[in-house]
Amino acid sequence: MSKIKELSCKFCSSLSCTIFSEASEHEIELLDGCKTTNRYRRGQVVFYEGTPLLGIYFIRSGKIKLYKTSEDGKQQILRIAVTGDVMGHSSLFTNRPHLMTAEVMEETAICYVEKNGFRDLLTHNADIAVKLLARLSHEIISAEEKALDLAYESVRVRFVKFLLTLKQSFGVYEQGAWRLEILLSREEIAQAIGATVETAVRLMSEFRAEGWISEEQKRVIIRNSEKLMSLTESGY
Amino acid sequence: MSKIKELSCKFCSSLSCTIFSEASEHEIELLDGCKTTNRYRRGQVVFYEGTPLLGIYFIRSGKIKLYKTSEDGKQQILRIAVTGDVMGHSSLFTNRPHLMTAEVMEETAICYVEKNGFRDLLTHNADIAVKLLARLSHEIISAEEKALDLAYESVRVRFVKFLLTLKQSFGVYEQGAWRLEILLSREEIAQAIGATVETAVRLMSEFRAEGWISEEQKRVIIRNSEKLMSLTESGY
DNA sequence: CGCTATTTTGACCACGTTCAACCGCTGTGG
DNA sequence: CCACAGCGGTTGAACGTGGTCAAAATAGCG
Repeated sequence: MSKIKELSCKFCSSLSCTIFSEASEHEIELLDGCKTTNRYRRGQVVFYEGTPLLGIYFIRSGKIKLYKTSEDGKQQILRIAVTGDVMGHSSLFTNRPHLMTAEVMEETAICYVEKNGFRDLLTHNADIAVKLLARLSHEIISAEEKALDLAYESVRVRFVKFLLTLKQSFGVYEQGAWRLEILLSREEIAQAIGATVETAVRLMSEFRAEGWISEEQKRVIIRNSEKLMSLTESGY
Repeated sequence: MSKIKELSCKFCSSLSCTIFSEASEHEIELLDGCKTTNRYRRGQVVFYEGTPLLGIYFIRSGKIKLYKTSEDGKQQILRIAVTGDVMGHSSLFTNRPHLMTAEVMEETAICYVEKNGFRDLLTHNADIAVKLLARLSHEIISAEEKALDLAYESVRVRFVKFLLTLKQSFGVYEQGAWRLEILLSREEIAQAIGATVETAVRLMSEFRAEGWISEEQKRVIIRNSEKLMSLTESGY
């Protein structure tokens, strides 16, 4: 990681999609005082599961996968954080170590705020606290949704749902198809849907053969998203 | 449900284990002004998944199962709420309907606070907001833990882990064994571990035969919790 | 160009589901 | 009073999804 030239949060291009979107001039100044900004490259780890939590991270740009590791070393990707997202907040108020590992997937710029500084900011500004509450709530919703899927849906359906959420976050529409602007290995796909690499490969092959999807320069193209949507309903 | 005699939160026996444990006299008075208390019996539903969220619920006593229902009607028990727990808070800040159903398992007393009243309370008292943030964080932790288990652990291990969390919440030690002070049908066990009734039955039978557990008046007794703990590690 | 990591395919196996039948208990109506 | 339906629990047998293991093809990289 490398430090980059500091810039007031006031001028940050991604301010509008953060929890500080409605913060006052004064609060922004406080934030400027305690933040540092860093750049990371693919493969670098921002923090490891189990290590003590020192502060909170705000993503300015890039893509970061957040995953948990089971006792026997298997990894489960919980979400892929992007611009405007927060990381490390779920442990901030529990005095517990980090509960997942954050690994950079694509050139990323992250702002870091030391935890006490952020806590001060919170206690003086309930609006930010409420914004954070909303973020946490959304995370709970999706975590529980994920649990429900893992319990009752087939791998196939989970795979389809994953493709569709990717479309929502990273989809670019061109020539009647959705190009997913994100680089994923088969292993990462497997870890995201809770399956083995082999089944991820098989699903990709099958869906490619059926013509629902295709691949160009290692990126997935969704060719028939209606079909995919119908697959999530029919169960099979 | 039936309304019960109102009592100031100041004198509530479960105040100490709620998010208001450190609230000021003044805040407690505000709370008194906007809360109503109700009693529910087994089988009654406090709120349904999908219905609009009107307020937030604080449990004074009793046991309530919170579950989500999949499209094809299967239910997944996410947690069992007890004294001091909050319900409905995860949707409070997202303007979304309830994302789960709350069904009473045992005679329960619940305090209800209308959402605007609660929001006001929050914005004027960051301490309460931070307490709530901590609760939400804990919920995220366990939801993600659950997802990891569902993805990579066998039903057997999930079953054992479930027994052990029950022991933590409802266990009473007597005569060298842990009596679980909670009434659960096989179906409820199945819904909690993400399995079918049949497998829940089979696991219960097997564990009974092995002597790890037993049953008395429809309640589970854990006879060998060390053995159970070792089972979670060995994987099988 | 060789070496390693990733992807792909095939064969086999097992865990857990599904389906079906049966038991014991409780409540209900003729 | 007994018959019978209904529900929760229990067990057995068969099936299928998805994991495991092994081996080959391909891509990436010094």
